[in-house]
Amino acid sequence: MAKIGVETERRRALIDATIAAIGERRSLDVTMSDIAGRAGVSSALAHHYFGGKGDLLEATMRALLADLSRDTVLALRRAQTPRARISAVIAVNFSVSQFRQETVHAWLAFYLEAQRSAPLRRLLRIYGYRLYSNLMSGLTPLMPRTEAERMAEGIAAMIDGLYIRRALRDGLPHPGSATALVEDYVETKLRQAAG
Amino acid sequence: MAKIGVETERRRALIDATIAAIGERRSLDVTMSDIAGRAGVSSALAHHYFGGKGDLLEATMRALLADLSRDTVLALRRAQTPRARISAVIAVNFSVSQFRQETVHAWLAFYLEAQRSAPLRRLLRIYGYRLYSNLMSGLTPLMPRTEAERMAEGIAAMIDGLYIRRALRDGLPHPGSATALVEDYVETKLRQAAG
Amino acid sequence: MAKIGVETERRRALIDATIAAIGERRSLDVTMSDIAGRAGVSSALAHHYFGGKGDLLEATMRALLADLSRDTVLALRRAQTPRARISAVIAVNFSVSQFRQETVHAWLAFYLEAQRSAPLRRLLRIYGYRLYSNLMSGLTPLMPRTEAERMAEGIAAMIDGLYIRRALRDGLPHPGSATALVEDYVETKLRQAAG
Amino acid sequence: MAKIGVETERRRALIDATIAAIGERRSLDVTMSDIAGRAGVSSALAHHYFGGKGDLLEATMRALLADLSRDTVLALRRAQTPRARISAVIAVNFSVSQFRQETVHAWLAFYLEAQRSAPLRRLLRIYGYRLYSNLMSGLTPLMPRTEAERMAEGIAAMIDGLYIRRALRDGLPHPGSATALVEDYVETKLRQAAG
DNA sequence: AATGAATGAGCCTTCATTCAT
DNA sequence: AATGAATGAAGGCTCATTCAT
Repeated sequence: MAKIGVETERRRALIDATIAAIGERRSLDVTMSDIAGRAGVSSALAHHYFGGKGDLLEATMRALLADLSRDTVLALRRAQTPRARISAVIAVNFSVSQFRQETVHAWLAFYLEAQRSAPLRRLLRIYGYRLYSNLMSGLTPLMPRTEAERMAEGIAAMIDGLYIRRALRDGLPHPGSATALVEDYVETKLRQAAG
Repeated sequence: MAKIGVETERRRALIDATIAAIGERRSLDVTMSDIAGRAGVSSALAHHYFGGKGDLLEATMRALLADLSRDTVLALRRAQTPRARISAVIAVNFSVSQFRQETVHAWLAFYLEAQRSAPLRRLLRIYGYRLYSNLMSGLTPLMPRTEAERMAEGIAAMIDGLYIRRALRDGLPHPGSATALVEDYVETKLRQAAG
Repeated sequence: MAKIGVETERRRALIDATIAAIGERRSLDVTMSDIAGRAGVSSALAHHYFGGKGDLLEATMRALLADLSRDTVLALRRAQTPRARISAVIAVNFSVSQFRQETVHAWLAFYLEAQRSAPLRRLLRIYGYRLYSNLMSGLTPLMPRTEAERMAEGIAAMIDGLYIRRALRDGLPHPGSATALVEDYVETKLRQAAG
Repeated sequence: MAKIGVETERRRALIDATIAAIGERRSLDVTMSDIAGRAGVSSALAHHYFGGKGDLLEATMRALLADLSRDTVLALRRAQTPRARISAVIAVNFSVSQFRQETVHAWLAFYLEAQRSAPLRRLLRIYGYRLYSNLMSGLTPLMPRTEAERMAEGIAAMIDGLYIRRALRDGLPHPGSATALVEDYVETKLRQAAG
């Protein structure tokens, strides 16, 4: 097994440390020293590898997105029907790895920061677009396009809203109940459309 | 008629300035000097009146909550039926004054900050509870309690989620489409419950 | 006697401290902390009053220029003949207050920095122009314009060169010998022109 | 023919890179990384070869001096009379290779740095002494020693002063006009001495 | 011979906060 | 009541330098 390069290793460690720091501090207002300390390196090294705080944050957001993306692709691959695709997307967003306090806090923090940072905003746009199109790929076979669009928007809003609530009330809602809530919304709407 | 005290006037000016500053900066990361400057006073005076930055932020959040609360009370007073009460609550959250970019940004910023500040967290709890119970007062007459609870949670999540989306995509969704989305959710569920 | 404002006082103290620091360190490579320390204040205050290091340096250069300008005006006022005007300009540049090690070092340091800082460059342009036109006001009555121009340039170059030599060799040349050298140049040229 | 050692090659490349960096940055305030990068090597290698930044700067100054020295020797060799020796020395200082912006900036930067670095100061002393004695070798046959000493000092000051002016005003004075100015000084004085 | 990895020290700058007036 | 003056603490960033490989 080839040993991964030291640089790759350090970059990953720094990104993980960033997520951890944000998760614990519950805000992007973390210091480079804190992050570097968690990664077991000097803050100078963090600058050496990433250039600056902004770049490190961007890389972290990118990593978060990549994780979500990977999980989503895997989940969709296992979905055999349009209906299953919808559930897959929902499930991924509330999966254990995505719905961890730490991750949820990081997402929200990035949501806010994106309002000021163009690069972050761009990244979140990508995320929004993917979520939307993944949902649409499951919805359009089941209902008229207009209806599907509205529903995709509703589902997305619900997911985001549940993230907020998750962040605010420590521990609640559980991944399970969150999933159930969104699934119920989907189910009701589908039955209505079918009826 | 008693002239309102200078102090009251200054406090209000400082709180307004805080909201404005947060709205423009799109984050709680505003300086006392900036806020004081907008209010036309020295930063020392802001400390004199509020004690510290945290206290000023808390007072501001409280003012935001009071505004929402007042609007909600007024709207509910005009609602004649349970169904109308639900719509009233939704409408208030997407009303022109509440769904302004500035206000939305402030809400989200406070959401995040609340994770670290116990006083802010307490205030947001109150907000959450009020939203929930107001919704419940409209829902319980129309469906079983368990169903109502779940729905209240769903509506609340959707509202929060739409706030996020509003903050991210400048201008969208419109108050109108946001309202329609949530109303559609309610309507569908009610019809299902009735059917 | 009106007490001068605290701000004016502090600004002056900081500028003096800057000259002292540059003079001792013999370079513009001085720290804000060092400067502030010499002035007996915190570095934060230096920023408060001047905005940043660049601004403080610019203000200092401006003060240096103002001193030179004031001395020059006074000396010229006492000069009764064109010839005396020339000597006055030379004398001022090698006067005790201008030819102090400290001041000379500062001038040279600013000369170099001006190559990179547009504001400083602008200030030095002013200095150069004044020196030139002051010399010309003494030279043109005594010789053809072309000759006068060349001589003004020669005198100016000699003055600058003597500053360098003064900076390099601690203590030498004395103000006296420097003056004598330039005066000799002037005298020789004048005699030639007359002859 | 022995291939020149890699080390010699690298050292020369680093010194050239240092001059280039100083010339471009117009100050000694260049980083080892910048220099090393220009030379196509790692900054660690620069340390390996020179020990530290100070040593590299010293070596660079030495190289500059060697260039000037070589040019001077060549020019003096072609001078047949004392008068020609004087002109040769002047000409070299304003020759194309010496009066390049880059080189002029480097000289001035080193002038200043020499005030803090003993080794650099020593090097500049050597330069000053050589310039002086070269001038004297041309002047003493033509006038009394005291007169010659003063003139050598005047010429040297003028040359230095013209370097400053060259550095400040991009492009001016031309080598030609600079030479003419100094030559005119010399000529006037010689005629006076002769007369 | 050459380099990437890593760091400690230092600097500029910002900001909430205090205090005398 | 209100402010200007002043600061301590902290953070981001840079850079010369060292060291193992």
